[in-house]
Amino acid sequence: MRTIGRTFYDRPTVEVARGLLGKILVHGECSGIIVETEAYLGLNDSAAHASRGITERTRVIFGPPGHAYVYLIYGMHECLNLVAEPDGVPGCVLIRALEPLSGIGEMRNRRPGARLDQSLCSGPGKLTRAMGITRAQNGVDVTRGDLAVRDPSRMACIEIEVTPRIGIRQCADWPLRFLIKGNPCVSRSRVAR
DNA sequence: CAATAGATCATCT
DNA sequence: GATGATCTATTGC
Repeated sequence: MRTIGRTFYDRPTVEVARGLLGKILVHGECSGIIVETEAYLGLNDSAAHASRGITERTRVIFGPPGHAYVYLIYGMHECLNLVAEPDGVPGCVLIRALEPLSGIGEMRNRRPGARLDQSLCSGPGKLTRAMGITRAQNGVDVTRGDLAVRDPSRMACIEIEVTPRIGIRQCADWPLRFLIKGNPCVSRSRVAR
């Protein structure tokens, strides 16, 4: 399984968001298939943190592709994004859900409340908790290192579903959420409790 | 089953 | 000082 290189991320954000579906997110012992993503664009996308320009916090979104942007939301959950677009152009992809592959015991330890394996990583805040990803990883290079995205040696044929993004008020009708159709590990699914 | 309240803090106004 | 790319438990049908 090969780690995905920088050129993969050096593309329009929407392409990266779609392309990440079916890839493997790895952190230490833990790994999972990316089954749901959302694209957050630049200055025109008022739902995106980058829409208000470069600040201390949004600096990494404007930086080189293939890096992690991790931030705290609602005072208690961390969300993982992967930076897309060339250096200097804003754009990132929120990783919203994973299908757990390895390190499931460790994930269960970190999320004792989860009843089913499929709910360990079925949301942006859940997956960072389960995988042990925190703001300490903000800005790290995901093309080399401990936190990485890999290409599965053999990827199943998938059907991609497109919907509006979740949990936002601005640009709430833009079709920028991508998920693997029918996957039970997707966020806000009935079965995943 | 669906709807909602509460937790809790970094960031920006 | 308000707000938010969320999650969980609890309440109410």
